Amino acid sequence: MKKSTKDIFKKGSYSVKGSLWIEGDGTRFWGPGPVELLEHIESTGSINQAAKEMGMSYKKAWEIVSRLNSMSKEPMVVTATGGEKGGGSSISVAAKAMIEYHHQLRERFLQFLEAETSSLQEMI
Amino acid sequence: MKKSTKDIFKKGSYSVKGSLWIEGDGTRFWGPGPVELLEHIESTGSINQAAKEMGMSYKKAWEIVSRLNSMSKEPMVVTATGGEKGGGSSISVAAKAMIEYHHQLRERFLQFLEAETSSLQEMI
DNA sequence: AAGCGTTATTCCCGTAAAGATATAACGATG
DNA sequence: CATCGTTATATCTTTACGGGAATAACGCTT
Repeated sequence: MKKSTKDIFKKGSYSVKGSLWIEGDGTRFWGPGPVELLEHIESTGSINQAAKEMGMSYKKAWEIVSRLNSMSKEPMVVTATGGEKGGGSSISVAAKAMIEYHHQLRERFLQFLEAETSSLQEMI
Repeated sequence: MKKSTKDIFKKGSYSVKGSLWIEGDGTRFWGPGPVELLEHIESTGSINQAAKEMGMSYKKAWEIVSRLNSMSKEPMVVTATGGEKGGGSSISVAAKAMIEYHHQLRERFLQFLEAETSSLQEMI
């Protein structure tokens, strides 16, 4: 009798997981992290506050924004220094479109993972 | 007019990428790395040589093997110390079944990524 | 009994990634 | 023109991870 996954796992608590991103020039640049950051920037109007809400250092947040802007045709985040409230940031229309696209992509990916997980569960 | 991905990317050299693994008890344990390692162990009969062929340290290879064995119902790699050639390792029938399953899973995942990439290309 | 190549395990070190800190520039407001 | 909170950037520290060396055990061969 041929071995199957039935004979392999200890319990039934296994699942297929994964991560997804968009790559350009060999480097990741769109992924769950950036998307979430952009959404926080949109709601707070500030890279600084967005970073704080996510428990992320400002430096890292800024690096993400910088990479996002430099790898896109038009800026995803438009920033302003000085001014009434000391400055601030907002996300572009293109960024909103990208967020929307990424959510849909992620949804399809989650369906893929769930389907694979349940077919794995059947085998166990 | 609503913005689309057409307006976002610099060039057309973007692609959807990702990684996939099987998780148990919250920790990854099956993935491309372990699979490749097992295949090398199978062909060389030695954890040591397998690690060398993959440019990986013996320590890391051993850690992978150890985690693989401890998280599975039955051992994936059966090892022997001492003996004619100083010892050696071979992979179990269950390991072969798991390799086969993982290859198929990976194939389906690659198809998913390619489909998403080409539909992304259409938008750019 | 000595030699061999492997498994098994521990310990130290170098590097790379991330975090924390510091500081300058900015521009509206009062 | 001083104040304020933010962006922008450099620098230093800390942490995490993997590599490499070192060592022991093992069991067949000679």
